[in-house]
Amino acid sequence: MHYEVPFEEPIYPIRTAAKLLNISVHTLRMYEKENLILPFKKSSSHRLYSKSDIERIECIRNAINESKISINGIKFILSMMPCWEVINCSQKDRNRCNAFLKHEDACWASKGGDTVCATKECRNCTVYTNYGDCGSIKEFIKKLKSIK
Amino acid sequence: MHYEVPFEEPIYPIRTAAKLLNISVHTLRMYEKENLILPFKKSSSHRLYSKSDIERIECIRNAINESKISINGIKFILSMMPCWEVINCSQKDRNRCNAFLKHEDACWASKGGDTVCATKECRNCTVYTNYGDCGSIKEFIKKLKSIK
DNA sequence: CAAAATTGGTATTTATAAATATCAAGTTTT
DNA sequence: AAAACTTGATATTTATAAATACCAATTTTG
Repeated sequence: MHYEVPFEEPIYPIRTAAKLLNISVHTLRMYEKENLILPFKKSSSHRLYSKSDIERIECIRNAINESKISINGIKFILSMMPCWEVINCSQKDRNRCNAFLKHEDACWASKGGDTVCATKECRNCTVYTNYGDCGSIKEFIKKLKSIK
Repeated sequence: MHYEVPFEEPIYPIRTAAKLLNISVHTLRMYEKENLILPFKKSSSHRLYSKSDIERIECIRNAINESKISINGIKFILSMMPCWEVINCSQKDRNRCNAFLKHEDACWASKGGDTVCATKECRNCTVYTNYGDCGSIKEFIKKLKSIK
């Protein structure tokens, strides 16, 4: 009987992840530096990637190579995600959180130091796990409504 | 006494607009082909640009050159604008309009042929005039609410 | 403890998006 | 009716984003 590794469990070291994705190790680090991904870090600061991470990075590659959206474009798109409506944070928090106020980075890269998110592990947040590809963000926006 | 030319009035031929923006005539046509802009067309199919158009194009240039967002990135961002909430179109219209269903082009480039927008002049629509730069789109999204 | 892998950094290469140049044909203007 | 400008289209150039290669230092693994 086999043990199926959970989708979200970080298991692949960077070299393995790079091989699975057919890209260089450095490219993976670059995506991280650009705040497109948030791999698991062991105490030693070594990275580990889950199957979910691999899938996410495939989306990113597709956006870059097929859709021809630049990395800065992707960052902007990620920054448009209304994370505040997902976690339903307070008005006070919104007004001191760059994820709400700016449009340069995804929330996990620009959250305020004094909000409900401050102590959260973004890697496990639904905003990060569910809205990593550009298409899903528009789908979320479609469910929002104007207030009359 | 001077007559002040209205902000939205198309007055500059393409060569003048290019000079004002310090770019080539061809670049202006390219932006149009990519559906980033919608200049006024005379009966002869000659283009005319308003001051508002010039300002809009300056925003585009800034996104490309300063923010390093690719044209395809800008197109995607424009496609995220919830135009359906601005004009408050019917559910029926939404479900046959690419502006709602897809995420490749701005609404004025992908509207359905059988919707309330079909006969509208997009150049005069508030969606086009008010949400031409990427930042204003996030501002609009911030005013939307989840429905419980 | 030795071999293998990862770390962060810089320097270089490559691929291609964005812009320019050039063209004949058509339009506008005076 | 001639001069100036626009049209769309293709072919070319340029600028640079994205990816690769290489490095010494550190960490992990068996």
